Amino acid sequence: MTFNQIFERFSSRYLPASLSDAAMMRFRALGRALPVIREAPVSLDENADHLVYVCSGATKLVAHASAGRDQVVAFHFPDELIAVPARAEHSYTLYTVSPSELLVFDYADFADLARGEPAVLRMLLDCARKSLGRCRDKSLALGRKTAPERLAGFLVGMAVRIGAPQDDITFLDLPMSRRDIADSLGLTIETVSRQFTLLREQKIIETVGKSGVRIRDLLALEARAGYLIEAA
Amino acid sequence: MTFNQIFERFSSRYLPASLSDAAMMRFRALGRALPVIREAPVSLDENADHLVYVCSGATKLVAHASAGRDQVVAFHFPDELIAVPARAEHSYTLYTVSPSELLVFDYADFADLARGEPAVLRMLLDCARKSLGRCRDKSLALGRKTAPERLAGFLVGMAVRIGAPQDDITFLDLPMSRRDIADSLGLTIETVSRQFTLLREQKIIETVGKSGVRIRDLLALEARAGYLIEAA
DNA sequence: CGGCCTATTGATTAGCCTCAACCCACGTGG
DNA sequence: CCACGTGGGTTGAGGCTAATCAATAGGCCG
Repeated sequence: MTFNQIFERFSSRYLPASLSDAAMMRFRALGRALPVIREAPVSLDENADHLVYVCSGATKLVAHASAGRDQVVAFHFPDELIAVPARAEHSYTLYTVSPSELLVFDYADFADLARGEPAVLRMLLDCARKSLGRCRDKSLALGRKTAPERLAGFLVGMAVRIGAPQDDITFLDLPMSRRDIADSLGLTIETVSRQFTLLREQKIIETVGKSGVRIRDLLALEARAGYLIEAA
Repeated sequence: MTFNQIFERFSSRYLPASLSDAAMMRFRALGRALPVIREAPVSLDENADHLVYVCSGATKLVAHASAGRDQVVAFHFPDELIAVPARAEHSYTLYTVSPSELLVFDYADFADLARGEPAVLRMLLDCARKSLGRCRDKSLALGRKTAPERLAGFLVGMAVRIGAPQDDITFLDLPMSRRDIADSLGLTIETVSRQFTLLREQKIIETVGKSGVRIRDLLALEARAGYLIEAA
């Protein structure tokens, strides 16, 4: 895919139609296309914040702690926009999880340019707030939920984001490895694997190869996810 | 403190000086002062997002899971601005942790009004991004760090935010209870208490009554917090 | 001074991690 | 074409951290 095609997708999704051609050109000048890569860290300058548009593929944002411990802070799928922070007291790295086409901006430059375009600022704000909401939900899961609840919640979330409904079954093709899932849920790969087995034994899901999951009973998954039940 | 005084503080900190009087009045019209309350939930309409300015006191934003499990998503101290989300798949509640004076806005109304004021939008964006950064750090701690690391990281963070340096010692007056700390760190009160005891035994901190902490060795705390050490 | 709530300390348990073996799909080269 | 190697995933046994259950101590109020 050419840079122009990628930018076109990005702008039609995230830039207002009302934007002048001149302004559009200025945003375009800030973008840099990153080619398809297989499961690799995305090389970004660690001293600056970045804005990354996922055109195709999938990525994970990973936070690093001492002793080689990693925490996947978020996964991203096609047509999503991510803010990647510069190195701070914890350092963060963006990785592709499957072959991907990315569009990268320097965050500060982009935001400065958006100063003259309230609709773009508003879009950045909505984007940050959506990430914040997801991150808060993740904090709740990591701090207070059990392993079965975490995996159930993960699968429900993936079903919403990348699930393919077929009849009353939802099919998932998970692009990330068991290790990625474990690092996202704050568990080990063994625990994740055991939870998959339990869900399989209870006929709630079926697994197809390494990455396929057929969700047979989405309601059962939701019931397991530990969401607060509203008293009627 | 009167509404006018509270709004004045808020506007001098968060609204640009360049704002016209008319615009200022419109923002002011959206605000609602909430009086001093002792350790209580802040009553907000659960169906809308809110923007809350903490003028004095301290608050906690709590996410609720099933079975009465709570996770403190963030603490807030004077002069901070918070986005409180509406009820979603997890519900959130803002609580005061000590007597507080709050200024409350409807988020949608505020953001709509900010449409005409890029500087205000930019401020909201910076605010959301700061919260997101803190939340990501918290996810790392909850997912991958041990109990000693979590408490050390918590104390370092509090030292930065509300610590009073005295000579080479930092004094902390923690407004929140052990339960709040436990709910913030994804631990139990007993574990938090044991970790305080360990830090005391190792002469890294001293505790003064229930809420006072004297940090004698901030470097030792930082070393315990599990931050990624940069290879030179 | 007595009651009450929070914090601390102690003993035991449970859930997840660690370590280890095994399985399976896939790719490679003999 | 099949033996082999490799890397991810699954399964099993035992250990460890933090939770749970229970009791005591300490501030803070009347």
